[in-house]
Amino acid sequence: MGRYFGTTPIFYVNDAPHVGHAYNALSVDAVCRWHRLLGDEVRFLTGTDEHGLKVMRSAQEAGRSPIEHADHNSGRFRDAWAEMNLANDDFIRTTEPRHHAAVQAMLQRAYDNGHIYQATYSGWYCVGCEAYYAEDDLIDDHACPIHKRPVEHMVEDNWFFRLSAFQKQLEDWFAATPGNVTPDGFRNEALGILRQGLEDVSISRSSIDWGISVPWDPDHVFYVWYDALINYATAVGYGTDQEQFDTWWPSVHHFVGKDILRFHTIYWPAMLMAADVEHLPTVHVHGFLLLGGEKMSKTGNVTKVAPSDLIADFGVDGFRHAVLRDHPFGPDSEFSYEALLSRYNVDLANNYGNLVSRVATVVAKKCNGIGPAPDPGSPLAAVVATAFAETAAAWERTQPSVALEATWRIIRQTNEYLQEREPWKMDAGPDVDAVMGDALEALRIATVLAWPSIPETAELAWKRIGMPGTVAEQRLPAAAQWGLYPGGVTVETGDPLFPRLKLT
RNA sequence: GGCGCCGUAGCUCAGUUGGUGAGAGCGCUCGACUCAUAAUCGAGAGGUCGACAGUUCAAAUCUGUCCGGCGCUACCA
Repeated sequence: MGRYFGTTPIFYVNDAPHVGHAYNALSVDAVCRWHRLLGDEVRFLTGTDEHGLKVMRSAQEAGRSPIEHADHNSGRFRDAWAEMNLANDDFIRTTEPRHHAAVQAMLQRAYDNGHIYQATYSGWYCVGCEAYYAEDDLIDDHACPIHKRPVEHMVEDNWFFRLSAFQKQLEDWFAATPGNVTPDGFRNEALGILRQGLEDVSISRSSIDWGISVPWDPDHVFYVWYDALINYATAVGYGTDQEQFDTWWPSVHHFVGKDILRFHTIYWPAMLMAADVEHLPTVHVHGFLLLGGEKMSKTGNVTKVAPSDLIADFGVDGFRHAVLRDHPFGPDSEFSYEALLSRYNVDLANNYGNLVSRVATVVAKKCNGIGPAPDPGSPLAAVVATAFAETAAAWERTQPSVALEATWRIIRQTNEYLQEREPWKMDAGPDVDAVMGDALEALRIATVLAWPSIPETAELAWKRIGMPGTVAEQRLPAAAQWGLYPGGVTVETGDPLFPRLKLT
């Protein structure tokens, strides 16, 4: 029994929820659900990032105040995640008072420790963009690449975080903690960044006021990135509830896309060090979903694909399972409507759903609709034991696709087993009972293991096979023990759990 | 330029610390079955593991070079 605190990044409110976000959030949800099955105390956090110039500007365009705009757009994420059946325990918004308090507390601490200093920032500033550009990014003769207008050389006082001072400590952390960043490929990238040497970073802006003010210098607000990272700490009580923070922080796991690896594996740990926070996070990095396939390539970009459109076609669980099963956590992978459809039909309609149907029918015909108890010596028992071990190991390594593959082997093997025994040809009696009891037991266990990806349908199947209670309240590894299917319970037939779908 | 990732069957991908004749799913071909959502089961075809060289008794798995695809290099998962 342990504790697991899983986080998504907070999503920038200007974005509309898309499959890229969904993939990230679903991965956290599934891993957290796995930990819930293990009986761990779990906290799953997600939320929205709402400060910064871009939000301010798009609020203006929409004719709203920044907070009205943030309220509205944050709601889109909240709704999308509810529709995806994410079981998040909290939804944080960076505009909340608790977050302001935490940010100010953490950075004040870093300031008091001497890790933040004032310096002059100078650079090429585009008035149109209200942003600085590096010399290399400019076009023609010092012109903004977007507005094609000359930029101005500006000088501004800024607060800087002494990131460079943490080079050694970060190196030590990596050396002492082999699993701090996974998978290894991304850990190497983080090490590469470290090897190149760290420079101090500017963490405040005086040009805008839509942000969290610097406690010792109210004319400045913290730059959006540095306020954003702190959300993870805010949510478990940093600055407001030390006991809660101490309880959860040691078991924090961040799930992030590879584009923000630098912030989560270098900057953020350094900020924590600067504020004397003892425990550092574990970071799980994944790649991008690349848009492939006929139907969706028209939309051009994965950021244009809304989860709700796919849920409309495949159902929540269909979407959840296909996304989790098809995309190895780590590398970039192809995302296509065709692949989604294929995964849905194969795993859910043909294998899982159809197995539930055929078992229920045979039980109805040969066992009077009463599910018999399994055979303790069934050959399926060993199959299940192996599959469970592999499933558990894969979830532990944060590899949902591998875990689900292992779980589905139980389903495939049960189909094979039925085919081999042909209970539908037998006369009613002990022989049929033994076979069907085994099938029901395999189904029972597979249903528990599949719950992280198909939570809603798993509950339906659970009831179909006559199990009391819910899947959600099952506890592993006990629930994966062969032989717990009670027997003597009513098995119901019904409409297909996952109707087979055709390309439209 | 610097750092890093990737290139394994038609497709999408697995392949721990190098070691029985290289795998899965999908797709395809043939066959079986007909309880089930035209679902299921079996058999089969299909790969010089990007190229070249090297280390080794032994490499998809280590080293080097090259070719090809890509990411990061201060703010979109």
